[in-house]
Amino acid sequence: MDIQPIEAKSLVDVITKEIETAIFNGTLEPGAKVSEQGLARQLGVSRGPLREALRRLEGRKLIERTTNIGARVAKLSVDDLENLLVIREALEGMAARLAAQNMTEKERETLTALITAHGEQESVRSGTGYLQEQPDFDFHFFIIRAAKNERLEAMLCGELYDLLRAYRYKSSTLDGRARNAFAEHEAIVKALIESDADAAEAAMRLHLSTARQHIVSQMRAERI
Amino acid sequence: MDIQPIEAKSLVDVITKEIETAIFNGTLEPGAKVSEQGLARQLGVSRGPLREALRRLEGRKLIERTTNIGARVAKLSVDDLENLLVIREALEGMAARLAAQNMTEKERETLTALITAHGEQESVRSGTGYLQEQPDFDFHFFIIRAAKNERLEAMLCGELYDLLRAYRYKSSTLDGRARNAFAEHEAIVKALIESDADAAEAAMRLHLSTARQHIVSQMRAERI
DNA sequence: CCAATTAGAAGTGTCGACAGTTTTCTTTTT
DNA sequence: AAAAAGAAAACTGTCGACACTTCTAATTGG
Repeated sequence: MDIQPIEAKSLVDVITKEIETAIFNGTLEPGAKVSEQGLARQLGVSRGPLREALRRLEGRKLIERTTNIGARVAKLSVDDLENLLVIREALEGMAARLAAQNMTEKERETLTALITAHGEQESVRSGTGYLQEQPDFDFHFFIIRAAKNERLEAMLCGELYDLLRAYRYKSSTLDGRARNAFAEHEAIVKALIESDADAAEAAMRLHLSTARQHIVSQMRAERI
Repeated sequence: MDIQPIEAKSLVDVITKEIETAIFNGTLEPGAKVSEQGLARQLGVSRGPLREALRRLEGRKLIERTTNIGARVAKLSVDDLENLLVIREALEGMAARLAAQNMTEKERETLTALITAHGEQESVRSGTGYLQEQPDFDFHFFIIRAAKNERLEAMLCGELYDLLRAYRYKSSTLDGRARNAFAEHEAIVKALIESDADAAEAAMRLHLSTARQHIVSQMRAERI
């Protein structure tokens, strides 16, 4: 395990994390009002650091704030979700392209091992099951990291996935779509191994576009 | 002119804007330390709202902050600029694609008028001149807005352009590349008018990719 | 009984003060 | 004279208090 230098953590950092996770696990629902006094008392801190944490999250668009009125958890409509997923498509498609160009030989090997492991899962082979969430994330994150563009990585793994997580939607790979999703993953890997940038971007886009359509139609059906 | 509802502005909003412009016009250079006490005294405000403004900018990655040490204006290397321009390529390419699909008839007319006006500039026709900055921005912003994806618009017109502006680089369209840049614009418009999404995205990507290469090589040459 | 008005309560905006940490500079030791 | 140790200055982190705005609800007038 890597040894990491100890960093001094300020209260603001702790509070930020606390609010983040509250948003991601649904304790703080989208659109819910966040009372400074209430939350400060609840967390046992004063309003100062709490306000700073809220400001930071405001900059990240997870919190919306109206002067003299207060802070709310960002309201996320299905339309907005769709917009975000389209953005993800563009960015992760580009990530796949860059990965095809910049991947190291070792990374290609690791990726092959990763996809082989997935393929051996019984649930995937039978087609009745689902791709588990963590392996699916691993797959996408791995490619993003292989693109060797730190900004892009920060945007996708940080901001964008944070926002998307706030929606708490069921990933469409968790929904009987596993066999198709796996085939799509295989196509992406094939293009990456062959260093075919165009094909890699196209395959990733197709994969995410399909997932997007499933997610959106499913959510629209749920929330009528 | 549109009538807009008056919004209460808090000190934090004012301070944020103040720091933003200081970064964009170079008063606060990238990497420069920002002293809370100093800036607070200079602006005639207390440290509280100033800290909140810094936190917000931290969330937007314009300010970097280390606990107990202080805040710095984000350091922007040429590599990082290149990374950002690649991201812009992906996003604005997608914007062009969406614009081709979602543009209204009226928008198509406006766009045609816009490009015709550019073409009649003597400086462009002779090829010796340059595309002025504002019209160039107008062109790009117009397409982004026509994509009808608010998130994408916010990202490109807001966050990303903010960050890019912090670099204060000379847009490559300002540098004798006007004739080529104009031809590239024309290709984009043609695809948009014909509702050819693939062509629109490809043309926009090509345009931005060429610009990126010019900008980066120019900056590397300047900063040896 | 309903609508408008107006105190009261609750909440956000801003500030100054104090505690703890980092930096700087002086002093001491080798 | 250079390096290490220690003291002082400067800065950031956190807090509680007060001013002002918004929301609530009781009161008054139609």
